[in-house]
Amino acid sequence: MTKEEVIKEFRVREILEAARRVMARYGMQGTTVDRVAEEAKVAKGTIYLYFDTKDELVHTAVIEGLREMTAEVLASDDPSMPPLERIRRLILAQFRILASNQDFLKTFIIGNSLDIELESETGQRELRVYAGHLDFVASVLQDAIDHGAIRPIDPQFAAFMLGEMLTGSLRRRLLKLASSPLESDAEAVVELFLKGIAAIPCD
Amino acid sequence: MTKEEVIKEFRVREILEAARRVMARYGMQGTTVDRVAEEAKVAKGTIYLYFDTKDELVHTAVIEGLREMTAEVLASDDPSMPPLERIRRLILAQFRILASNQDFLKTFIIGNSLDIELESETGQRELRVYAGHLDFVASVLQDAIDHGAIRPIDPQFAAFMLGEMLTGSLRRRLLKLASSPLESDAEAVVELFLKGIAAIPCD
DNA sequence: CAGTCAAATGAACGTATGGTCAGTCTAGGC
DNA sequence: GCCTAGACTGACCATACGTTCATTTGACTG
Repeated sequence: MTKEEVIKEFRVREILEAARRVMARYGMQGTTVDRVAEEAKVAKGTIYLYFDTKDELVHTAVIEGLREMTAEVLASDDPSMPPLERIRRLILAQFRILASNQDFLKTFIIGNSLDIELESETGQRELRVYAGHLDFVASVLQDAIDHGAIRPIDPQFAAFMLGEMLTGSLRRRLLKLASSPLESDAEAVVELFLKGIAAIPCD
Repeated sequence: MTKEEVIKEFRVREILEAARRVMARYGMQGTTVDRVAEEAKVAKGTIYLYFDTKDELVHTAVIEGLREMTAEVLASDDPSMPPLERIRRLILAQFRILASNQDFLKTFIIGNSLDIELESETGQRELRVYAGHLDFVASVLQDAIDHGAIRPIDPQFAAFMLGEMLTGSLRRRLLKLASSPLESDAEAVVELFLKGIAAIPCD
């Protein structure tokens, strides 16, 4: 890699990190190119040397953040675990990682981002990253189904619902509708996802 | 009610309905006062005779929409049903009502709205309407717990999660990640919420 | 029919913000 | 020590959008 490429990559990373910090602080609406430039300690024009439009900048920042998080979930997986325990750990890991990125994801979780315009190229890219993550979770669920550890449910559907429950429980905190400690929320999601609200315990 | 008040109420309703149509078509971001005025077939200035700011207009439109929907859910409830069947119908009703307001809620469901600024007065009002709805759902769940029909779970938590699952399954459709018919989605949510993914059927 | 007045209008204004570009700075080659 | 390429800057531009207000409209009154 040439020196120019190193510098370029450094700048890009620097700007993207600044963008994520601004998004965390001001939300999607309040994220302006001026603010990102100030946060990154570069001139506004500099940003346009590395990104064509604000849209590209913002979506790239989101995508990178998503990618890091999904990679972290993937890394925490241990396929040698018993299926149910594997699922439990998967849920807890997702919860932990989402919670620790709460600042950045606030805008995302509370609802303001993901204004995915399905038509736009950048929107499609965002969606594809998330879909990839869902595929992984679904594959873990499918594995559990194959082992008879859980009932035969559509794994893609269940994976998506699990994601909604996870972001939902964080959203609930952000809306100040919950005050329970984080850990108990995570366990509650595990419980609900695994056993539902049915009366008869299914252990 | 005086004639002036009738006219005023008519105008307000007209403008709010136009606002909801615009929100459905262009999303929260793309909803401008100009567009609402055009849709309502009034001049831009007229809108400011009935609403102080754009923010008030938009949030009022959302709140009214929410209120209508929650009222509809409430009306469909039949407390004399057996608890489990009551919950099942509650879920199906919510799903049906959400789905039929999909256009208006698209922006909401897909994530772009609810940029609830917890500090703002209007944001608080929006949240309170939703919280009221959650209270109702939670009370139905509490009733089921009292009858021993479901296990003793935090009803507020479960109610919120159920809401997330419902909007989530619609979001999944909007993101084109699902192609199954609407009804089967609704039943799948009922299944998952009631029984989780556990292997042993808990009927 | 003239007068009155509130409702409605839409041109105009201020501001915020995405995007541009002529000019400055600096590292590296000669 | 000068020169050049290109990274960087930030003042500037264009536009979109929320908000205002002087003017017009039209329904009602006497």
